[in-house]
Amino acid sequence: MAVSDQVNADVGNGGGVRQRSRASIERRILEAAESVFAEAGFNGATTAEIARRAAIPKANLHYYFNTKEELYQQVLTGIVNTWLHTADEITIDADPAQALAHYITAKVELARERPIPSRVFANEIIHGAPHLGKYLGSELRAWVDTKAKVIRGWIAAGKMRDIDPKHLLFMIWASTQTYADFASQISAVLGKEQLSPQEYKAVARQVTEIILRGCGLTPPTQI
Amino acid sequence: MAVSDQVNADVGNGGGVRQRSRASIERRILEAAESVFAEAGFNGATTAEIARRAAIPKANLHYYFNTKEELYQQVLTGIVNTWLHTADEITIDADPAQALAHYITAKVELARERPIPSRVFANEIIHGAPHLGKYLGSELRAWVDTKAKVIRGWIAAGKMRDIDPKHLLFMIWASTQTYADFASQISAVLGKEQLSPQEYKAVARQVTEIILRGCGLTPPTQI
DNA sequence: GATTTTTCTGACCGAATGATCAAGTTTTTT
DNA sequence: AAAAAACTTGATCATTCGGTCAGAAAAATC
Repeated sequence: MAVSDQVNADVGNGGGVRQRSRASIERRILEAAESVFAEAGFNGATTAEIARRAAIPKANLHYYFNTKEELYQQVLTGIVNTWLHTADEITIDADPAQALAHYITAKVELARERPIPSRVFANEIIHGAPHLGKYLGSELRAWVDTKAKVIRGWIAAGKMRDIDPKHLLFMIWASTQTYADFASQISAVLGKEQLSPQEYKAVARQVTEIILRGCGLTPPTQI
Repeated sequence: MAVSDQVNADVGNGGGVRQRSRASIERRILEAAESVFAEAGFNGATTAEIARRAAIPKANLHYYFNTKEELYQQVLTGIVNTWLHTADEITIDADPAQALAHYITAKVELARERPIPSRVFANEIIHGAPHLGKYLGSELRAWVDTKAKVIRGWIAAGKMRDIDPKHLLFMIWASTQTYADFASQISAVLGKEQLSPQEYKAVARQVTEIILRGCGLTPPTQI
């Protein structure tokens, strides 16, 4: 976006073919980068391979993104923005069982539908988050503080057992994202290439049941 | 071990200074490799950095381990062997609540005491386990089948709720190992360099409580 | 249609990396 | 103490990687 703005700032065509094509090629590059970063990590990923998957010469890739670092940052930013609003239903007025069930279900569905960005993010965290800068300690931390306060409100209102909200969130993250991040292990152990949509639903149901009962809540009736 | 056998096969000194020093230097190299692989992944790790941390010239490292791949394999094998016997208490005759509580507690303690190998393993899995060969689909799969059968026995005996044993194991793995693999995220979100032993105990207690209650079990009284 | 701007690309470069090797030194064996 | 085996190491090599550059091609602007 920033690059696009800068380069096309003086083009007075009001978002014509030029800008559309630039946006589309940048999207193609970012998609290719996403998959390469997921498979090989930042260090293992090569700009040559990203260019190959985007079907452009490497020099052309460096025309759109100056450095590999810049490309990685954009991929990470995209992932993070996607994740920021996944728990909007966790509010003080919501029913805890319903809200948590929805959150867990949504997270499992995300693990099924978009496992690749999840892996890029997980890889970054495992290696100590060297490229995420202060994001974890500022924005994500504030997000968690907000949600934790909501859950503490539920507990104070006697709606659920007294548990540590933040570690509950960590447990939900772990239990759901494991189906994206560690998919290869799960596939191998279960002896199947990939889980069916039905199996993902069963996973969501079981994780929800265990977490909710663990919090002293009654899981909402399944449809 | 294989390298050591081969090189020292004809030395008839019955495990003297020579072999002791070889074992010790190999251990030092493996420890250095473990930390470098954990921080940078297989691709990002450099033999030069491993040699530096082991305080030997790079050429000498290649005397003990021919290739980086061989070094990585030994690190992975070591981790895997460490993990094989962590759930020995999960047997058909055991009390489910006690056995699962012990397993979860042991896993959290392992996450605290040995996070580095956990990260090497996690990194390998995230990238599709390209260096683990058939291990996941054979040995680990058989291990999970065995434990799943035990848990199904518990369920059949009416000792706990009817849940899918394998996905329960995945959930336990995820919820415990997240404290090793994603430590940087947890630290940043909680705003503390690292968790205290007391906090790890609280984590183990809460994860145990949620999982056990989720399985319709009563957590054993804490000491 | 000429000029300017943007996009594209093959060729290339310096740095880093995994691995090798030959020439040493030390230890063990005889 | 001579010979053999094991160990150490600086120097070096081929390859790969991220990134650059000059100039061609295409598109937009005048």
